[in-house]
Amino acid sequence: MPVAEPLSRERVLDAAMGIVEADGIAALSMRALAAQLGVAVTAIYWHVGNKAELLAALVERIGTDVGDIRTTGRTPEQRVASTARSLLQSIDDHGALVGLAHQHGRLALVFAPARAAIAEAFSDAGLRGAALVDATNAVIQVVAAYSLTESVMSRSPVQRTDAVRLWDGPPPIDALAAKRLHQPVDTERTFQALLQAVIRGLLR
Amino acid sequence: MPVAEPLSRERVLDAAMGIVEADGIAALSMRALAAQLGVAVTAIYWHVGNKAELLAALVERIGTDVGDIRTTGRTPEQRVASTARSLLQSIDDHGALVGLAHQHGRLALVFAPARAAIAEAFSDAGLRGAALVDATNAVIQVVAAYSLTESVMSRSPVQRTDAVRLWDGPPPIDALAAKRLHQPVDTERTFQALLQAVIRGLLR
DNA sequence: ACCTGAACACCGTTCAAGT
DNA sequence: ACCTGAACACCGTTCAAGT
Repeated sequence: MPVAEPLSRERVLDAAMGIVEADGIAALSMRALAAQLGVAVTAIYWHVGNKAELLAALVERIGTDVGDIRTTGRTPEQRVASTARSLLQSIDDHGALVGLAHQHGRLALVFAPARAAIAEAFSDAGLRGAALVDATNAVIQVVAAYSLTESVMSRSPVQRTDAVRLWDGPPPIDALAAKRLHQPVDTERTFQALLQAVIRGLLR
Repeated sequence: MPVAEPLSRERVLDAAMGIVEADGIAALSMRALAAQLGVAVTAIYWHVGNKAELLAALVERIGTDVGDIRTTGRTPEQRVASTARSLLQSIDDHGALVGLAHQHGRLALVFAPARAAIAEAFSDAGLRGAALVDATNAVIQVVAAYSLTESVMSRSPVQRTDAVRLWDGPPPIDALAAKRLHQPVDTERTFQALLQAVIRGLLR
């Protein structure tokens, strides 16, 4: 039988990452972590300080895991859109970890590779200086919007999709639009529409 | 001296709302709530069931509080932009409560009044049907992006604004843009740029 | 240097008991 | 119908004690 591997900061973080990915952040308690590692709860404190430091260390690990992005397409427009979609997919695949990064104000870490790729694409499209920066940050903001509302929301325990009444009397807009506005938002469609509008608007 | 008012669901929710607004969601424990009300912890359970139901009830209250929006401006473009900014201000003023609504998947409740106002403005601009719905949802998505990244983020305990390296070698974009991209994002500026780009892109 | 066990001050929740 | 107090199973964290 194998000799028991000694406890280390690496092993603690690996186990913590495993619990978060498997059962969510709520399942990550110091006691559960200790049980997983077959060790006394207090042993963990020697390696990672306390729970806040443990979470912070986990967040710093996320960048490399989640930031793995693919950029495709011939035109700059296509490359911006494909990068945004790739980032969104990656965020979706690592929901709990991204939520953790969000809570620690470290979303920039997750978005960095995509930011670089999008800046390059906009540069290819002829944007320079402040206009390039604004365009890049705007697209990232759009992806953040979608990932933080839709994907994070759909992972939350409670799910409420019933619509909210928008007008008391007859809607002051056309009937078809009014009907659709009262149905649940098709977030995927909205994301596509928003992304296209932003890219169009940013490239004049 | 006044006779002690009997405990009621209303009084429990009022006290809970007070704690959340004063000290944040983390400060809202059943025991703290009981202490605030001068009552045994278990008395609360008779009126609100449990903590999950209490939070859900709080979220349903938020709509009316946060959704109070002002729309100004002559042109439809101005009215869309002013509504978005007014919503953003309101979200900023009720950070903890909006965070609560977010966790319960009930952001739609908070956004409803602004959604109606924006739909009217876009309708005035000539949009109809699916295009009107897409435009309305897209603008709401933008406000959600900004409020959930910037305002909610800036309220989180940990604050990290140091930049993340985007390229290992020389940046493949112009020097000014590269320098700016490595500085902390001016989220207010990005919000304005994004909002303008979206409105432009959506109105052809 | 690394790990354990007891202890402390917190949680949310249940339940029998009171009025 | 409404409220209390004791109790249970959880938390994160500290600290003296072991090797």
